[in-house]
Amino acid sequence: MPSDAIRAALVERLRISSAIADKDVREIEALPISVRQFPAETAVVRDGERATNCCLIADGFCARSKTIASGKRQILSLHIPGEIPDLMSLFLHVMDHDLSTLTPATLGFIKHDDLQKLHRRNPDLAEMFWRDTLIDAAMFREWIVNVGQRPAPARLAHVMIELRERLRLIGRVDGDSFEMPLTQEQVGETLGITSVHVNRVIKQVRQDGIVEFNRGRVTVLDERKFQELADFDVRYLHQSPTL
DNA sequence: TCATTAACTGAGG
DNA sequence: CCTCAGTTAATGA
Repeated sequence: MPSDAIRAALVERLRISSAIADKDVREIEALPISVRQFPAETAVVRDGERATNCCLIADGFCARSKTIASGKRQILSLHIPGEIPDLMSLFLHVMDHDLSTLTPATLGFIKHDDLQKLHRRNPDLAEMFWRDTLIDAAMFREWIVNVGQRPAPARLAHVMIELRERLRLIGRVDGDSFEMPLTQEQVGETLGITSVHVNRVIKQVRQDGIVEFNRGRVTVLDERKFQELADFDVRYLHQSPTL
């Protein structure tokens, strides 16, 4: 994938969450980006490492996670094309968590130096990246509530709907279905339950005629029941900059 | 390798 | 007694 297409993915997403001016688009288009391919389940930046680049997802799915002493991994967030999952490393240089691919992925790397300079000469773009980071924090708050308080079926449904609403912004929802290319093991690490239990929960919601999860794809069977189960309020994603 | 299911266990309401 | 969820193990795709 050419790096132009990668920049386009970023611009496209920023355009939706924060009205972006043409001159700012040109600034982003001028950023040097080096592109690399990664296999599935590969660390991009590890906990404790000093980051010198930010990583823009061009294609594929990534996750941020932390691993505890026993070896168990908690997935903290899922990331889709057009996002910069480690934007925080621009100011917090030493990583406090891992960033890994979930699927094979194409990633673009932007030097901290270049992003810093961009921030300094263009406050509008700096504000946009700041806004992005605040939304990231809002998603973490919702994630804590989800994993800490909701019953497992609601937890699953909530993560699914959040992913769907984010995929919708980049035009990757196809009618009543969308990609969620995670194994049941990875879903378990996302929800804080075992993969065996993930399987039971998936079976349950399928039998209840709510949602189907098959080979990395979610298909909604009953939108009303799905929303009700998930207890989902789209507000925390702050998708519309004007409201 | 990943998904599925059963059987058993225990916590907690 | 019921629901939820972890463990273990067997089996299938």
